[in-house]
Amino acid sequence: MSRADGEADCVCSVGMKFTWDINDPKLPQDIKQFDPFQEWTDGYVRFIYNGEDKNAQRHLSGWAMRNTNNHNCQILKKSCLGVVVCSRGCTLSDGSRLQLRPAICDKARQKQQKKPCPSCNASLELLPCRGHSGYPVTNFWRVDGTAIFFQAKGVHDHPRPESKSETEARRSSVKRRVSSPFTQKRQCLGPALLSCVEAPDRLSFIAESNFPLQSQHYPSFQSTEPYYNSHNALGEAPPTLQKSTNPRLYMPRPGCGYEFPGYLASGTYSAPLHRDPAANHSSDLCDPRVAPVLGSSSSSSSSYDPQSTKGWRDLLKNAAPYGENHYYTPEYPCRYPSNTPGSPAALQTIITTTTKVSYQPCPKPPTALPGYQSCPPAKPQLGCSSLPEDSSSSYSTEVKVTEESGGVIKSLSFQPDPLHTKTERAESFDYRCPYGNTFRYDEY
DNA sequence: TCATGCGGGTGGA
DNA sequence: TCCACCCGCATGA
Repeated sequence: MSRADGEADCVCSVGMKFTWDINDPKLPQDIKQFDPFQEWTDGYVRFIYNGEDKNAQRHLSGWAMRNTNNHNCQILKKSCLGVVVCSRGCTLSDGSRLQLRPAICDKARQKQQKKPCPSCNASLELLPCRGHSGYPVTNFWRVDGTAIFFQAKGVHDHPRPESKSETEARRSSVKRRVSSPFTQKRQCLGPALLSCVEAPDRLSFIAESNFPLQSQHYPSFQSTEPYYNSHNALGEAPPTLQKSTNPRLYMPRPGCGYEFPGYLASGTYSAPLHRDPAANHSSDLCDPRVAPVLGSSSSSSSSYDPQSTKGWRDLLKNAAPYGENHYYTPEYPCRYPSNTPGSPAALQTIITTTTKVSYQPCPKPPTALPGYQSCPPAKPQLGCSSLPEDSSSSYSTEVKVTEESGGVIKSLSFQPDPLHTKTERAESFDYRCPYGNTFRYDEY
């Protein structure tokens, strides 16, 4: 946290130090240093993980990512499913919300959505991810040599769901409770706890501060990589808790990436993160801080239809001198749910890159590689051991489920992001254009 | 039961 | 050709 002052040209990850794309026929080989595993990647980021990293081998993500067939056996592609929320957006007494992790399995997800909101019995709604030019955020995994290359494209425009580890922990907790003789006497432990609900196994209990206030935490970068902490560098305190009456308007904070010069420039992302649809956001949506690259992009971005690929490509071509096929856009997703009246769904501000790199249809990866098919079973390394040193900056809601005997049998900390409670942001990045040239963002 | 990965296939751009 | 997405299947926890 305290580093990076004056390190304006730093990059935030090992993966960002190199100029590569997941589709490159040849990936960087001389990897001497690996990135620590990032559970909550967000933005157009790249990481290079150690091939022995169990989490990387399992292609773990905090987001609910499902496998997407890209007809490339070398590159595993996953797309984000979004988050399941209450269709009413009900708010609990403490302002917390339900943000369930969508089931990865299609059938399970359909089943999941048929369940009522455990809080208000309203229907559940899947808030799809459209953070990548109107499409779900995609993650790419590729094993090459001893490294596992990770590339993410898109910025999640929805709250974080319950993490996989939390889901698993809760499930095991529920199982234990179900098998417990005290199952019938669950206790409600405080106003925010929803243990007295019908479907506790599907309950994600996330404080309101969860999404907007989450911030990526890259503890290892502090010691291994130059890394810029925009907040600290600017002497800013972490974003304060913001209350909102609508849980479904989110201006997500980008991850450690090079995709948000606007955010990078602003030094903080706290202001536009969580919005009330009733309010007039036009100015915020077109906030020049979000789109400094294009300068007067407000009009462009505000009229931009994220579904119109041609539109944003043209926009980018005009705006970004980065190459024929390298698009750089201030478009950034601030999604209005479809059922929000008058929702300007098209108002997005995304900075996205599209690389057009041809790659040869690959033969099967050599068996020597830590291949995708043979991931050794391992317990997810949740990184909980590396909790932020400043616990005061994390907003957590601890849920303790107790047996009647009074013994705590399970303590689930629905901490939005135990690893990422501090805001850190790369102030510099480089990215390889499809044609081999590189541009950098050093000044943000 | 569900997560995960693979692969065939379709449709749009 | 690329991409998103659907589907079924297999495997393992």
